[in-house]
Amino acid sequence: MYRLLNMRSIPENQIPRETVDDRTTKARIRDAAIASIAEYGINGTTARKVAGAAGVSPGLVIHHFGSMEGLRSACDQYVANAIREFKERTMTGGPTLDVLAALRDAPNGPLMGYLAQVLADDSPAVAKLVDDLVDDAEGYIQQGVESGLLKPSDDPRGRAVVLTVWSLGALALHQHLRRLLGTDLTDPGILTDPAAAAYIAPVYEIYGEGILEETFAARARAAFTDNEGAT
Amino acid sequence: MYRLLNMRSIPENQIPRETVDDRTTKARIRDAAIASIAEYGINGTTARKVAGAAGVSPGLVIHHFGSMEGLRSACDQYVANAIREFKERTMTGGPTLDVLAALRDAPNGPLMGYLAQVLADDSPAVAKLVDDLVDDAEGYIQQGVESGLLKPSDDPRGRAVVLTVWSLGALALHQHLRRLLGTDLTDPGILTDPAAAAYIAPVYEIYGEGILEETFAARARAAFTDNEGAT
DNA sequence: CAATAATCTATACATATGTTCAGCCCTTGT
DNA sequence: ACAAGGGCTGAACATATGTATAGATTATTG
Repeated sequence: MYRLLNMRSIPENQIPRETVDDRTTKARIRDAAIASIAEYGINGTTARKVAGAAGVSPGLVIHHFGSMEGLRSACDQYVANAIREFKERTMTGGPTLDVLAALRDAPNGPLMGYLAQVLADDSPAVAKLVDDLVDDAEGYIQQGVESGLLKPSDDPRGRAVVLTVWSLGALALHQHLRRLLGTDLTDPGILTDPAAAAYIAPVYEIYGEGILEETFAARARAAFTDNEGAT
Repeated sequence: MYRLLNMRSIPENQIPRETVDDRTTKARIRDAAIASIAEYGINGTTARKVAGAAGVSPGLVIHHFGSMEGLRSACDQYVANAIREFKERTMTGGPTLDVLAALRDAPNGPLMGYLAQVLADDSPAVAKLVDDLVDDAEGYIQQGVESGLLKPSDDPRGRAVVLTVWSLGALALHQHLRRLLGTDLTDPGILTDPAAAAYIAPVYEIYGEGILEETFAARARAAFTDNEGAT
């Protein structure tokens, strides 16, 4: 019934690199798992649900990925690679400030939803991805500083970490943002969504001006460098 | 063995308000559940594990809370109330900018860890708590503006939402922050931890100065108000 | 075309988990 | 002291889930 075409001409078990042809049954199972995790979360995603969504038997997902943990790992790595490739492809034209600005118009369906779900409980692949995103952000921010767009920082690395974690944290808490502002960061077509302004406008206001008045900022900085806890 | 004292003189089933005496077996089960969720997550917390940690039988947790979902709901409400009470108690002395600054020195053990775990998958109680935290932040920020500490905003509500979600998102992604900066936001004694500066210093730098150079900020604002998508 | 190997299904098994239930024990009120 | 009622236990039940296995099916290869 669901056996339309079976490109077994490619013995994919012997292919070391993924991301070449990819639309075998194994890939369909992985895509179904990614979509399920993006929609129902990791714990709402069972072997039988994935099998049903992919139109295969439950045993086949184990046959292909060894275990559910293997499937999870494969999804993590696939999504991480997809995000990296997308960034490489779009980041060529000028630096952007945060991660979401780079991934916002990703047409890759549930990628953002998947990332939002797995950011909370860290797998090794997700940790690696976050580390890479921070590294990339640090590079792009440095470019921005050198080209006069961004202010220099006393702690470039720390600032890159904070900005990246803020962006990813907002993605992880997208349900709250959607409830509070009407902006859904996991929406693939968020670039053309006017509701995104409710989130982006305050973000750029903070990025542009900060929130502290100069006198208070100087005082807070002095209090911070000298001592702490002085009310 | 674990039945040291049993204050059954208080028929707690008929007491509408919790947070009065509280250290009955039911309270111990709830606390064990909160600690377990804070450490192992929601899905790593089973009825038997909670029962074992509380020193009771698995059936008793169901007897007291009806179901595991009831236990989860009770934990959500208890933590939300504890956070609200702690804020009320400490917020009297001057406004603070973000949520974490208010909750940072909460001595209530695994409260922050619990919040970090449940922020991702929203329950009604958590959604209500986040809404309240945003409302509080909006009020405190307004006080800060009126007293000259904080800059005014074109969108006070939106700015409060963004700042709150950023703070909570950083809490939800605390493992990444700990890996990247060595700062553990769920650590109860974070106020005295010098490693916290690795996170707080960049935060206050951004809060104080922003990150955009004035010329670029003005240009971005103009491009944003006029149009969008222009590179 | 036959052999072979891989894909895939259907079923079964083991385990974990939520939940229920019959009954014991202990405290409390009379 | 005695009855009573609820806290509490231990075991059992139903279900869901991950995983293994035997066999059927299908495509590829010599």
